[in-house]
Amino acid sequence: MGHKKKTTIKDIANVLGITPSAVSKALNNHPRISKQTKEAVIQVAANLNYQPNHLASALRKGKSNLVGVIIPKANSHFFSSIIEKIEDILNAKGYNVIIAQSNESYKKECRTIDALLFTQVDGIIASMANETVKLDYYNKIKAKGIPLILFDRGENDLNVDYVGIDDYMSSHIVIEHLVEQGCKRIAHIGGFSHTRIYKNRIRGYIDALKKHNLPFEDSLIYECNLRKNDGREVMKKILDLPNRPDGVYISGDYAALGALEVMKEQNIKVPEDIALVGFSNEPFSAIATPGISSVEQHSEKIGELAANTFLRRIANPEEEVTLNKMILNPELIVRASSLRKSKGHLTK
Amino acid sequence: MGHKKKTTIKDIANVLGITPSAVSKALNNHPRISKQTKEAVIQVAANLNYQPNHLASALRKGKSNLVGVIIPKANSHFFSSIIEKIEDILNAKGYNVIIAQSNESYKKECRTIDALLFTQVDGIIASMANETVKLDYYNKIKAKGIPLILFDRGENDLNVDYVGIDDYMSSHIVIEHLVEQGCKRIAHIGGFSHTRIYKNRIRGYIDALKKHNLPFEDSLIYECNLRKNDGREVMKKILDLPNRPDGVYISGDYAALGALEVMKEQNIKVPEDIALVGFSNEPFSAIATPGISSVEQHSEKIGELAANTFLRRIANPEEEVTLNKMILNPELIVRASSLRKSKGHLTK
DNA sequence: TATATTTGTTCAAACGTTGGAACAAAAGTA
DNA sequence: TACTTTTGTTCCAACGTTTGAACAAATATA
Repeated sequence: MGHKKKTTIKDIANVLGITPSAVSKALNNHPRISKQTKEAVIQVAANLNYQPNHLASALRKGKSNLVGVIIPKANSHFFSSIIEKIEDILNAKGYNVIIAQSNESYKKECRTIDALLFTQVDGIIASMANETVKLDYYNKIKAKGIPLILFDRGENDLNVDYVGIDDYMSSHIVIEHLVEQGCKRIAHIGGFSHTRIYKNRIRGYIDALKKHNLPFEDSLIYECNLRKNDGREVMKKILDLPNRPDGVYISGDYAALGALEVMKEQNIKVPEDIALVGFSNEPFSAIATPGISSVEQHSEKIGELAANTFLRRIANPEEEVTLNKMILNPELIVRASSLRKSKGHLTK
Repeated sequence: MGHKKKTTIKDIANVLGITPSAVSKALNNHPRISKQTKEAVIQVAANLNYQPNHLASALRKGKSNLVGVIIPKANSHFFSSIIEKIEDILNAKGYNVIIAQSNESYKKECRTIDALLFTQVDGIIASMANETVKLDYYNKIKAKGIPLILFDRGENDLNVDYVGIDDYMSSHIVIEHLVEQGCKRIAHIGGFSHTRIYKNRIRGYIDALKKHNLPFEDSLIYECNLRKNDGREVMKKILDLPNRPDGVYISGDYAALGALEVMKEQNIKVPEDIALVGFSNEPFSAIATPGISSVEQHSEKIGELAANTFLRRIANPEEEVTLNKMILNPELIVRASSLRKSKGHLTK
C-alpha cells in the first residue's frame, strides 16, 4: 500500500495513445474533440481514478476558484447562517469558500487578509472586525484588483459593494417600540462608534429620542465590544446611576444577555422596571427568561446578496466598482423582555 | 489604473541582472547564496511589491499548505473555539485553514470532502456529521495518503488519529452527580447511537444506572438530533409519561435549552421536580434560568491536540498510522438546574 | 605549484494543466 | 479535379516557482 502517485492527464493520454492536450480538451468538453474520444477519455479517467490537479489548472488559468470569507467570530447564528448561504451559492458555481475568523482583532484580520491573498483567492467577502479603523489592508485587496464585498460591518470610504441592514432605521423601530411600551428614559449600549453600523445605530437612537422629546444624555450612551461580559459591566454602571433608565436598547444579543443576567441578580423586573431590546435575534434570545426582544437582520438574505454580488463582479471584471450599498429592512421581534402593555390578553 | 501585472521573481532577477533561480534561492534563504545578493533581492522584492505566487510553488512542491477543517456547524462555542485554536497553531507554522460546515448532512459532507481534496489540501481535520454512517468518503481521504485527524465525532473503524473526551466517563460523572442530588429515576436524551460518542454516552448512562441500582427503561432513553427543537419535542414526550423521571441528562446544551423551555411552560420546577444536566457547556448555559449544569469538553485543548497531531503526521510521513486515540477528561460544571441539596448555604 | 574544497551562481527540467497555432485528413463546394 | 472549409488532433509554449546538477571562481590544503 505504498504511496501511489496520482494519475494525471498524461497517464490517460498514454492509455489511449493520444496527447495530454487532447485529454485536457476532452475533459473540458472542447467543441473540436470528437464525441468518441471524449467518451473514451471520461471512461479511462474514471478507471484510473483521475483527480484533476487544481493547483496546476489554477496556475495556468490565473484563477484559483477560491473565495475568502472573513468574519469576526463564527460562534453566532448570524454569521454562521450567512456563511452557509454563501457556501451554498458559490459551491454551486464551482467556487470553494475559505472561512477565516478575525476574532475582532485588527492584527488577526491583517494576517488573515495576507493569507488569503497569498492563497490567490479570486475574491474576498468580509465583515470587518470591531477593532478595525485603518483600512490599509482592505485597500490592499482592492489594489489586487479582485472583488471585495463587505457585509454587516462595512466602510463607505472603501467604495466597494456592501450588504447590510438599515441600522439607522433599526434604532428608530426599537425606540418607537419602547416608547409605545411606555418607556420615558432609554439607555443605549452600542458597539464602538468608529464602526459605521454602530455609529448609525447611535445616530438613529439619538434622532429617535429627539423625535419623541425624550431625554438624551451622555450617561445613557455606552460603547463597548458587545460581548456578554461587556453587557454585564456596562449594565452594572447603568444600574448605579442616580436616575436609572426604564428601557435599555443594546446593539448585540450577547451583551443583552449579560445585561439581563445582571438585572436578574439585582432583582430588577424585566420588562416592568426596565424594558430590554437586543440586536441580531440570536436563537438564545428566544430562550432566555424573559425572552429578549431583538432586531432580526435577515442573515440568509445578506449571505445571498453578498455571494451573488461577488459572482456579478467576477462576471463583469471591466465594470467600474463604486460604492454600491444593498440595504435590507430590519424587523423587530418583540418578546417578553420589552412587552409591558397588553400583557394579560395578548401574550399567550 | 489599469490591471498592473504582478511582479514575479523573473522581474526581480531582471532588475538585478541575475537569474530567477538565484532570486528564488535568495528568498528561500538558501545557504549557498551570498549575503549581499540576498539583501539586494529582498530589497528589490519590497520595492516592486513582490507577492510570491502560492499556486506555482504549491504545484512545484506538491504541497498546498492548506488544511481543511470540517465541522458540523460553526454556531457553537465548542466548535468555534476549537477552530480558533487550530488556526492559531497552524497559521504559526505557515498553514492556512479552510473551514467548511457539513450542517450535519452526509451529502454536504461528501461534497465538502471532494472540494477539499480538489483544492489539494495537505490534510483534513474533521468532526463527522451526525448523519454520517458510511465511511467511504473518509476512506477516500485516507487513500489519498494525506493526514486525517478526527475530533469529537470520530469512528474507530477508520483507524486514524482521534481527539475527544471520555464520553463513557462523562455519563458516569453526570449520573453520579444526579444520584447525589437525590435523583432516583433518570432519563437520557442522547444523539443517535450510530455515532460513537453518543453510543458511549448511552452505554455510560446505562452502566452508571446499573451501578446505582436505578431503573433502566426503554421509555427513559431517546435519540435525536439534539437541536433545540428536538429537546422540546422529546421533553414533551417524557412529561407525558405516566411515571415521570426526576432527572434528565441531555447530550447537548441546545437540546437541554429546549427541554428547559418546555418544563418551564408546564410549570415544572427545575431542579426540584426534575433536575437537568446538559452537555458542551455552551456560554448560554450559564445564562439560562436556572443555569444549566453541563459537561465541559475543553475545546481549546481538543483543538490544540488536533492541530499538533496534524503537524506531527506531516513531519513523519513514513510513520504508519493506526488508531491513536487522545482522550481528555470531562468536567461537570454544576449549576442551578441540577443543584438541589445544600441550596440555601452553598449557592451564592 | 598543483590539487582539493568551498562558495556563489547559472542551467535546465519539472510540477500538471491549458489554449492558440499548426497541421493533416475528411468533407463540402466550385 | 482543384480548392475551400470543417473536423479532430498534435505541437508547443506558457503559468511562476523550485531544485539538483553543473560550472566557474575563489579559497584552502598539500
